[in-house]
Amino acid sequence: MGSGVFFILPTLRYVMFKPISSKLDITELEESVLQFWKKKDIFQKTMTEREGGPEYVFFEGPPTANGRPGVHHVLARVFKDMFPRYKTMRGFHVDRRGGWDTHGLPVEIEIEKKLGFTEKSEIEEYGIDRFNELCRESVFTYIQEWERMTDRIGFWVDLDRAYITYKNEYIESVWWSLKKLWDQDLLYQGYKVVPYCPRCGTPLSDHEVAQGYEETEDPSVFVRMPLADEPNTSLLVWTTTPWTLPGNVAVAAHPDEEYVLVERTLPEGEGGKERLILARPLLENVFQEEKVEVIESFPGKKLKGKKYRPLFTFVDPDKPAYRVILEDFVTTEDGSGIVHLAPAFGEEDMDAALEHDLPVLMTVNPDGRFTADVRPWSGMFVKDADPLILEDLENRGLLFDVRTYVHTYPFCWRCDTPLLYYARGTWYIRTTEYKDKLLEYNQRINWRPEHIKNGRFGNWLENNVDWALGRERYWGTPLPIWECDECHHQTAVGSVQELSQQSGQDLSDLDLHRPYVDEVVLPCPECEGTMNRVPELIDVWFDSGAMQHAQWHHPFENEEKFQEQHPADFICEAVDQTRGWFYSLHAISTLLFDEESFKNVICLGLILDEEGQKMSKSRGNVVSPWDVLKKHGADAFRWYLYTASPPGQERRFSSNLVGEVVRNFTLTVWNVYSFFVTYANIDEWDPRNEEPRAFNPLDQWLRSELHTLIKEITRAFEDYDVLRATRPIQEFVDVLSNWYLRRSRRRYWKSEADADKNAAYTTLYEVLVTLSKLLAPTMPFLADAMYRNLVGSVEEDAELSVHLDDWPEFERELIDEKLNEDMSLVMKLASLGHAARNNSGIKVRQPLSQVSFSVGSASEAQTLKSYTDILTDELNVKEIQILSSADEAVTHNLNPYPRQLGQKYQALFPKVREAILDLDQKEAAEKLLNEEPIFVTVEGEELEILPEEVEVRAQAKEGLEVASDGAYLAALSTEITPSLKKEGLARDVVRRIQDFRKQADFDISDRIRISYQATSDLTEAIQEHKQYIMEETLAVDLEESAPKEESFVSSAEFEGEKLTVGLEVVE
RNA sequence: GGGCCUGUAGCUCAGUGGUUAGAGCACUGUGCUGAUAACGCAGGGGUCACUGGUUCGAAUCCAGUCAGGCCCA
Repeated sequence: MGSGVFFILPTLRYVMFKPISSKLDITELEESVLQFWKKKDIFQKTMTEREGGPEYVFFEGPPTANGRPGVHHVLARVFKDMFPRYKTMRGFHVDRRGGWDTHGLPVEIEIEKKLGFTEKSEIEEYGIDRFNELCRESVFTYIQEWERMTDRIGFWVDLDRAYITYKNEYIESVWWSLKKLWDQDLLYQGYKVVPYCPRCGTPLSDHEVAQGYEETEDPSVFVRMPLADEPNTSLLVWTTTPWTLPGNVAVAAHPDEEYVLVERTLPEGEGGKERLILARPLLENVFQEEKVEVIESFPGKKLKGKKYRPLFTFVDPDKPAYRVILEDFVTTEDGSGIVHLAPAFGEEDMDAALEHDLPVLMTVNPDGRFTADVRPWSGMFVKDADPLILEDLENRGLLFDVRTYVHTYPFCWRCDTPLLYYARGTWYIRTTEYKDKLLEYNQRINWRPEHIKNGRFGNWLENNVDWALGRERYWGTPLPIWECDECHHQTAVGSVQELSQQSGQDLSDLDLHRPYVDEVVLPCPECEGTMNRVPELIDVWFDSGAMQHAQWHHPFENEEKFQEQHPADFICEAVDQTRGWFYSLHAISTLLFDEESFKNVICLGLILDEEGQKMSKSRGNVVSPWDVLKKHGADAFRWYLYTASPPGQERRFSSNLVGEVVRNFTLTVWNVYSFFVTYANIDEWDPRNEEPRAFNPLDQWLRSELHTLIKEITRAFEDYDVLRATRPIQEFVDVLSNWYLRRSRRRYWKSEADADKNAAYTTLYEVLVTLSKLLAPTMPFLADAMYRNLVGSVEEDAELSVHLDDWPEFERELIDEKLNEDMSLVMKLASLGHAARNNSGIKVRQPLSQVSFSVGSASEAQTLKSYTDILTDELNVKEIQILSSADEAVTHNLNPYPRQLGQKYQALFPKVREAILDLDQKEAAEKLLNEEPIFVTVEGEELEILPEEVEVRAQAKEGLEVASDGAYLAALSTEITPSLKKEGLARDVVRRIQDFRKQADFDISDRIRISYQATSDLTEAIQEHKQYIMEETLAVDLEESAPKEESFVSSAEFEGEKLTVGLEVVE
C-alpha cells in the first residue's frame, strides 16, 4: 500500500480528488450536477464562450405543450441534444433556441371536448374570441412539466427565448412568406376533395376519418357509355357511387393493360347485338357464364381520346369533356377496367381533372343534396337518389348490370352518416412548380437512415401535389388574403404595417388571430367595394415549417441572425414528420430561400410499448418518463436510447431495459472511477507529477485502444452515426474494467511508488479523463461529475465543466493495431485457460504447474511468448508452453476457409476442399503452422494453398483437461504437488482474511495484526508463505496464538482444514 | 390499395454471400473477488416468418406470400 500512509495521519493527508462512494446514488449525483449547471450557468456559458467560433445551426422542431411529455419526446430530445453538445466541444457556437407549436385542430378539439361541443357551429355561437382565448391558454397547460422534463434529461435548449407560433411577430413573419408566395403567383385558390360529412356540414380530418371505417355494402354498377364515333359500341364503365354519375366528365383506362372489344347478343326482346369495350382480365368477372365474342384486343393506350356521349347533361361543362384518358391508378382487379371520373367527388378524379384540364361539375350542395341543376333529383340526399338514378339509366338502356360490392368505407364518427368525398374550394401553394428543385435540394441532405432520402421522402417529393393550405377553422394563423365583395379582387397582406396602411388605421396592437383580424376591412383599389379577409386559416404545418425565418421575425428584424442561422446543420424528429415538419421546412426553404433547409437529419423510429404497440394517449400504454428517470436516472435513459437499436428503427421500450444499462455500463464506469479515486488519494498521486513513468505493455495497449476509440467515436459523430458513437465506448469500458484493471490491480496497491505505479496511474487517469469527454454529449451528468473531480480538482485553470472543454484529439502514434490484435489473442487464450480450469474442476486459487497452448500460426506463437507473464498470473500457473503439431498432447485437422477458397476457386471449391481434407492432416498442419504453403491436385492441376486459406484446428488427445475453439487450445496440467498444495492453501488463507477484514469494516489501508490457530497442514502452509500472506493482507504481524479478546475473531473451514483468526488494527 | 421499414434465442438486438448464426439480459451449474448491486467459465434455449429461385455455398441476393409498424389513399 502507498508508503505515505504509514507516516501521515489520515486527517492530515493531502487529498487530490474528492473522495467518492463506491456505491453510486444516481439520482443524487444527477440532481447535484443539475444544480451545479444552474448555479454556474453552464448552459449559457456553452453558448457565450463559443461566440466567435464557427456556427453550428440547430433547429428545434416545436412540440405542443397541451399534452404531457412522453417517452417518445424524451427520445427525440436526447438525440437533439447530443450533436450540439459535441459540436460545442469541437469549438462551434450553437444557438440552441427552443420553440413551441401552439396552433391547430388538436388544440381546438381539446377545448371542444372541454366545452362539450359536438358541432362546429357551436364554436361560433360561443364566440370565436372566447374560444380562441381558451385555446391560447391551453397550449401551455403542461409547459411546466415539459420544462421540468427537458431540464431533468439534460436537454440543453433555451426555453426562455423559445419562439412561439401564436405570437404576433411570428404570425407576421408567416404572413410575409405567404405574401411572397402570392407575389410569385404560387398561392392560388382551387378545389380539394376532402372527406366530408353532409350532415355535420364539415370536412373531417384524416384522424377523424380513420376512426370511422366500417365494412359496408354498396351497389357495384356497370353502365354503358356509347362511343360518339362508333355506332352500337359502348365503353363499359364501373362505379360504386351512382350518385356521382351526373358529375361525370371523363373515364379512365390503364395505358398498359390489355383491353378488348367484344360482341354479345342482347337478351330476348331487346334484339340484336352490341359491342362493349372493357379490360381483358375482367372479362370473366363481368360476363361470368355468358359467352361473348372477342372482336379485337389492344392496349389501353389505344383508347386515349375516344369520345363518348354523356349519360346526363344537367350541367354544361365549361371545358371539353366526355373522353377517355389514361391513368395508372386504374386497376383490373374490380369492375371493368374503365373507371368513371367525377372530379368533384374523388381525389384521384380531381387530380386527373387538373392534369387533363377537365371541367369540374358541382352537382351536389354542401348539405349532401343534389343542386337545382340536377332536375329530377334536385334537393334529394344523394345516397337516397341512387336507386332512382339506376332506374333512369335502366329505362334508357344504359345500365348493363347492378351487383353489390362489399368494402370498407368511412362513416362520420359523430353521426354515422356515410362520408362523401367532396370538392371544397381552398387555397394551395403551387409546390408542383418547384418539384425539380425540391428533388434536387433533397439530394444535398444527409438523411439518417439513408433510405428515407430516396425512399419515403424522395417518393413523396416525386409524387408532389400542390400544398393544400387552407383550413376552415378558428385557432391558427389567418390566411392574410382580402377579397372584394363586389369585384372579387384579391390582395395578400405581408405585414402589420401594410395592413395598417391599406386599412387606414393604426393596427400595431391588433391581435392577428380571428376574430379580430376579420374585422379589418380594406377599400378595394379596383372598384368601390370593400375587401374582407377570406375565412381560411392556414395549415399548422406551414407554421412550424416557417420557424426557419419566423423564429427571428425575419425579415422585419434580425437579418444577420437569419443569414447566419440558415440552413440548419442538424435537425432531428421522428419518422412521422417526413410529410410533416421535414416537408414543410424543405418546401418553404426551397420556394422562398432557394436552398435546402437542413443539411443533416436524423429520422427517429417510433417507440412502441412492450407488446409492440404504438404508445398513444388513447391506448393508455404510455410509459411515463418520470418512472424511468426516478428509477434509473437520465444518463442511463439516454444511453439506452442511443445504444439499443439504430435510431431509425422502431423500438420496444420498457423501464427494465434501462436498468440493464445501469448495471452493465454506468456502474462499471463508476467502479473504475471510484477505484482510481480511492487509490490515487491513498497514494497522494498527482497527475501533474514529473516522476518517471514506465508504461508496460498493458498500459500501451490500453492507450492504443483509447486512441483508437477517440478516432472511431469522433468519426461516428461527424457521420451522425449514433450507434457507432456510443456502442464502442461500452465495449471499451468492458475491457477496461474486466481486463486492464483486473490485470493491473496489484500495481496500484503495491508498496513501492515507482515508475511502474506512476505509469499505471497515469494511464488510468488519462483514460478516465478522456472517457468523461467522450461521454459528455451522451451521458452529460456522469461525464461532468467525473471530469470536475478528475480535472477540476487538479488544474487551476481547468474549465468549469466538461461541456466547456475541448473534444479529445487522438494521437496517431499511440495507436498500435498489432498490439490491439495481440492483446485480443491473449484475452482469447486466457478465456480458454479459464475454460480448461473449469473443466478440470480445480479452482483458480490453486496454483498449477503449467498450461499449454496451441495457436494458429507461428506469428501467434511469437505473440504468446511475449505475453506469458499476463497469462501465468491470470491463470495462476507457473509456466506457459506452446504446443506444436509434433506434440503428443494434440492432433490437428484442417478447416479450409470457404471465404478465401470459395472466392478463389468458385465452383471448384468443393473439390479443392475435398483434396485438402484428403491430405495427411498432421503433416499439412505442420507446414501451415510454419506459414508454408501446401499443395493439392484437383482435376490434374496442382494448386498452391496458402496458410491464410486454411484454419488449423487443434484437438486434444485423451486424458488432458483442455478447452478449444477453432485453432486455439489450452491444455492444463492438473498435477498438484505438495508444494503447490501449500501455496494454494496460503492463498485460501489470504482470501479468508481479506473477507474478515471486510466483515470487520476495516479501512482498505488499515494495517493489522493477525493471530491464528489452524490444523497442522494449514499451519505449515501459513508458516511457509508467511511473508506473502502478510503482504497481501497488510499485516505487520502474523503469529500462531489464541486471538486476543478485543480483536475481531472469525473462523473458516476449507479444503478439509480449519482456521481461526483474530484481527486487530494497528493504531 | 400504394410507398417505406421491420421480422434472427424467453426479452433487447448484432450479423447483409462462406459451410459450425452470435452478444447482452433472464435461467441453471460453477469459479473468482479488499474496485465490483459486479465479473469469469460452462450449460440449456434457434424451422434466422414462410415458399420458391440464383449460387460451389443463402439468415444474407432475387421473386412471391404472411405478420407487424409508420405514412399516404
